[in-house]
Amino acid sequence: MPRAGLSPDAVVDVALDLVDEGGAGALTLAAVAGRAGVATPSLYKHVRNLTELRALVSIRIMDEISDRAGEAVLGRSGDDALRALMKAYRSYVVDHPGRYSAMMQEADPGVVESGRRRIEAGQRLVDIMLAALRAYGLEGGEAIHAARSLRSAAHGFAVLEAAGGFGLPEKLDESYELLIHMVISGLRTPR
Amino acid sequence: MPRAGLSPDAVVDVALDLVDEGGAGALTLAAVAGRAGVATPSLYKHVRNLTELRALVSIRIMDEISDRAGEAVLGRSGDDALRALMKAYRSYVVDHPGRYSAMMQEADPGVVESGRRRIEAGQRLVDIMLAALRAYGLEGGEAIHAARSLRSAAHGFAVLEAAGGFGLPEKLDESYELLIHMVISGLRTPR
DNA sequence: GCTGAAAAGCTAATGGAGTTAGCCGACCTC
DNA sequence: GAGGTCGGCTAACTCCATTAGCTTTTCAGC
Repeated sequence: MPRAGLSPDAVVDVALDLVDEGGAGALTLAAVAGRAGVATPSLYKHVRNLTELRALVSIRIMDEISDRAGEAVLGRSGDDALRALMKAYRSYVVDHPGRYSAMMQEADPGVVESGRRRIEAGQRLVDIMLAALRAYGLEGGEAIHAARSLRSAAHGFAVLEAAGGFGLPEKLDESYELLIHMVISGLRTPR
Repeated sequence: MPRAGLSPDAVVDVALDLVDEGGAGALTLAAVAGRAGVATPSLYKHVRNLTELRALVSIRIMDEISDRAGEAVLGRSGDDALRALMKAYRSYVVDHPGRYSAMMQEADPGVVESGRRRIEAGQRLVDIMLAALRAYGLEGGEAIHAARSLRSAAHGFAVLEAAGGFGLPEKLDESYELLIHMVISGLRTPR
């Protein structure tokens, strides 16, 4: 009986495939094991339990989003950077709606633990947002408020789109353009 | 053996209590039955299955949010109405974070059905938003884009807050004020 | 190359959740 | 008061996560 050659990363790879195909609900240990060609209990050699696997999946997804966002922002600043960041964010959801919904469900309050690595992954995205906001010259706390608002806008649209919460799929680009415009003009307009 | 006097509505009442106390993950048929003083299979006399119960819970929650939003908008218009609407929306999440997260998880793509009633509940909130936007004199499609953006902003902030996605709980009010400002100034500023 | 320990797999077994089938008593209507 | 419907129950099944304990592969070091 040759070994399957699994690893924590390989298990997450399989989990991502499942989530791509069937949404967050399709992620079960039994399904992962089946696809990996292994008996279910074998997964416990690589992952502590289902909760940890979900956390690892979320971390991977957040990292992927941060990668896209970071790349989009490179070489840009101001409105241009912000617009590119938000578009990159949404593009991830359009490409991988199942993954985005899987990242959601994990963020259930009550599952507060999940470790440092998870917080780091979120922080990285926040840092990218703060960098994109740098050109606006926000003072201390104002930058935090701006990053939170930016995140809320991008995330809110993403959740609704990933869940099919908008009626017609058409014209979603235009709706998103307005949302981007709101963020930018809100930063440009004094309160 | 006297009857428990259950009904679909009563089952949803119990489900909401569980969700208030333990988040979305606490909603199981076994828990509902236990709290209602009934054996688990008895619930199937009132509800088709767990999926339907989740849908009913989501509908109830959306209705509650719409009630608050509708009341907040009464007698107001323009920026005043928009601000009141967004604040009312967030106040629901602050009061019932568990309920809000329960509404989320149900919106998994793949569970597309859930029936007409669910769509109606969402439409009602959209109508309230459209009414609040009336004073801005938006033409046709523009109103839809505005409502979507408004919804994305409020929903995104709500999700993050309900999931504990923001670091410090302090100053969240200020962050939300900025988000409201973005929405309003985005509507006031020509593109 | 041999040996032995660690890593990675397996089977068996447990417990909890959802769901179905089929039974029976309570309640209401006539 | 009789009969039917409705709401509850128990028993049984499936699927899933998880644990325990065993076996086999792999590989480092002699």
